[in-house]
Amino acid sequence: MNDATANSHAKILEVAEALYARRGFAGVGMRELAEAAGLGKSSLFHHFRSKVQLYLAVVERVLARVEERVQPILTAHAPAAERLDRWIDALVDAFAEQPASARLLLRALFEEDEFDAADWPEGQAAERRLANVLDGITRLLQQGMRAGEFRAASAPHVVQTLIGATIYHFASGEIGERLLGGPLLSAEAVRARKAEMKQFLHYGLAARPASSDEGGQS
Amino acid sequence: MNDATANSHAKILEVAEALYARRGFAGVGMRELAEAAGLGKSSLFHHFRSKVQLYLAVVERVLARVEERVQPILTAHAPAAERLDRWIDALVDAFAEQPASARLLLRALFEEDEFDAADWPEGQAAERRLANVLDGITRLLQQGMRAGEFRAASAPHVVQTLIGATIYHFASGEIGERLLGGPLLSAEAVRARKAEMKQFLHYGLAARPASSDEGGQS
DNA sequence: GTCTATATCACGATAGAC
DNA sequence: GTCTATCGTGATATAGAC
Repeated sequence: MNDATANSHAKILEVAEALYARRGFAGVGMRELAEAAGLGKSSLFHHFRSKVQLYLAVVERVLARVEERVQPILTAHAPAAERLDRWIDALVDAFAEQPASARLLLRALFEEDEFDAADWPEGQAAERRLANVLDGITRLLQQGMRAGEFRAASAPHVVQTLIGATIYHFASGEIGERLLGGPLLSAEAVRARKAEMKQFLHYGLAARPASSDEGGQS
Repeated sequence: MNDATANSHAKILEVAEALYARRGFAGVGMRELAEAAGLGKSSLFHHFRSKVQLYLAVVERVLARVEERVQPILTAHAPAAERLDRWIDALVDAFAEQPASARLLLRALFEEDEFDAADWPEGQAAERRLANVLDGITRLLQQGMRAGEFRAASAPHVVQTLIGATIYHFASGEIGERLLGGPLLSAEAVRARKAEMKQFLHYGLAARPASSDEGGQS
């Protein structure tokens, strides 16, 4: 693959990420996408055999960026609580620096039944990366619980909460900005979100002696 | 409006909710939708003037169900912590009993830029209901903080976390089921999610004396 | 590797019979 | 209130020149 081809690929993936994040798989046509990338529709089909393959390549690339940021933290020599803080920082950074990625990933979770991602190599790679990330953070939480750094809780449920709280926040757009009363992606807002999330988990997972009414359910 | 018309409306909204939740606004055609509802495409346009109006009517109906469940709790005579527990129970119940609604709402947050919801009465009603729900839970959290039941935190950030943790969980589908190792919507799984969320908030928001390292940021 | 031209099909929406 | 038929448009994808 020569430089010109590689550059076209990157450019296409870039504009496709932004468009798919805004209107989803079905909402973006190959014609519109080609024009936004600065070439003809047929040229697009030269680079990607089908719309599904292009879409999955975009998703895979986003997940690769996330995985690249968070996975190294898991094996650091540090207490689980400290690694968790750094993991949250890294995940937030990944979403904040590429504003389209949170929406794209959130949509991708649901659009998987418009086609079968397992039929395409890009889809298999994407699923593998997602599984790695989820598996890694689950193990980290379990390590912290076994070590007594965190209270006993369901690690998978905490992961669901952690992912939901992060990805929803950065995908929430106007709704989130109206609630917060300001921008979601400014440096200050990103810093604030990291601090709130880490503090919430610090309290929410802290090991402490049992009290009389803890875990009460209505 | 006679009974036949009302029944058609309800049936259409029902099948549209399921389809839009699965494939989104752009991914579902009026023809497919009409056939799923058991009538011809043109008959659909007799009940709803356009695809956008039908879609917004579906979203509005889902938000109405959520609002109906959670709003009465806000004004109950009970401590904020207890009302928060009941609010979480009600929100989870709303999503769990209508499995499509979490995905539909999550998608609706992003599909708002395929058209302008404010141009349609159904869209205005939906936005009003959403604002009511978010405003109500924000006030409840602020009441609890002022009363000293909760620690001082950013109420809007807690709302973002709470909404994200709930809606993402029930929209996560196969990903969530693989992580949890079981179904998401069984009575037992719903009960477990409620307990985990309430316990997490119980710890995460509990007022307590300041310790030396709380809120530490990396 | 990019283009024009085209094939085939589905889309949202409307007209008008019944 | 439901139907058939149709309009105009845009969808994904391919063929083949350059």
